[in-house]
Amino acid sequence: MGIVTETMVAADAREETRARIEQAALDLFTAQGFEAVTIDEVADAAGISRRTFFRHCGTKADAVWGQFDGHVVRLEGMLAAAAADQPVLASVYAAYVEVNDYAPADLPMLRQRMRLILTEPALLAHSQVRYADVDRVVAAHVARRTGVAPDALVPRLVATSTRAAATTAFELWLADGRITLGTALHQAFDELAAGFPSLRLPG
Amino acid sequence: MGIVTETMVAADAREETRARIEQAALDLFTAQGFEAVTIDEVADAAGISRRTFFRHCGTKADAVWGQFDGHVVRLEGMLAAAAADQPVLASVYAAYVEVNDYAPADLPMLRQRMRLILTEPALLAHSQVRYADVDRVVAAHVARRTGVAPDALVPRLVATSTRAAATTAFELWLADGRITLGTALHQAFDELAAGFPSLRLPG
DNA sequence: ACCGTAGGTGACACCCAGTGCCACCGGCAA
DNA sequence: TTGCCGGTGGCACTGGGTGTCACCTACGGT
Repeated sequence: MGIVTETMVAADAREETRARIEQAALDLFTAQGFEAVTIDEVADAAGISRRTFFRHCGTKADAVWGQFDGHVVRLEGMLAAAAADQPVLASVYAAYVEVNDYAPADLPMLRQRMRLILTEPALLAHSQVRYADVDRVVAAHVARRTGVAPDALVPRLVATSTRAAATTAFELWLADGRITLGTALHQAFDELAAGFPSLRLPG
Repeated sequence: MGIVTETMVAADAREETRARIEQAALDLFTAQGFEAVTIDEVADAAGISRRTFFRHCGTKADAVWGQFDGHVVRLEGMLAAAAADQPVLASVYAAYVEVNDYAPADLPMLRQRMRLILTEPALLAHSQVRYADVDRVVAAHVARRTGVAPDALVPRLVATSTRAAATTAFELWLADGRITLGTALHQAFDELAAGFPSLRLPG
């Protein structure tokens, strides 16, 4: 029991330190640009050494991405818990909406993160690596539900295109201050799931 | 006239040097892995200096990506030349198929490139930056044809999801030695354009 | 034939991200 | 007190990428 408590405390302290570093990094990156800020400057701002920065954040990009792993795990859990009678596409849809249902207090920092990720080339590049994890999880879910291999066309395609829809929704939300993230996700998924109905309207 | 000829010759020689460097890089990366090979080794293999490598290829990743800019330009041209009475999605579909219609002689090198790009994390990351250019071109086309802003939902979504379909087709083609790249593209696009009909078959 | 120029090249110095290693310091248990 | 252990900082090193300078070569003009 004592061990558990101590472990939790240590983990919390570690989280807190990491959060402090990330906040310092986000502020500096936002103010001066991702490439223009060196790790030394971030470390100085966070009151730690350069070496400690890397121990906590791994890479410069990870300082912006933060605990994205947790998102993937949560998404995986939601997909696993999806009702079996729900259409596959609907379950992916719902999981994406739910995993991106942020508390209002978290939205400003999310905006800050996403603006950097979608603006800075180095971070945009890094996103592909993160997305690959998401795609694997979604493709595995689709494969399980449809009884085909995870690396077959449909599971892969559903994974990549739904994720494309989600990122598009993020871009829209970021560019347009009025639209809700949930609304943007719904619009994008509805459009995708129906085969782009709004393109057929004029013709 | 003389100037034009000289310029062309110089450009050709430059292309040739670049092609030689790229081939040396591809071979080394394929044999030993992207990260395990240093620029010095590539430069040595190509018979040039480290500095000259960067002058010709820009970055390590660009040595693998090669003349991708040309692809984007060609895609843009095809979209611009698409028949006005053709459905928008069909024009994007056709352009993607056409721009990826490689000569049989080019297929081995394409396989080599794509295997690296889809396998090596650093190259996968870089792909997002290249894809962004493609997406911009496609989104602009869709926006022009539908009369909405290029950064609106539908143009962006069409761009990202069709590109997702194309990359999925590439993955399939790479993993399965029997399927044609064109066939894979057709399958992916048909599935996407119809709103994933094969998911609806069982239900 | 001579000279000036421009482009390609190589060598060098530098910046910065990322890693391995070691030494230190704090707390905690025996 | 002693020994251990996790976090930390310092240091050195690798490797990608860039700026700068000197050189050399090929070409055009005189």
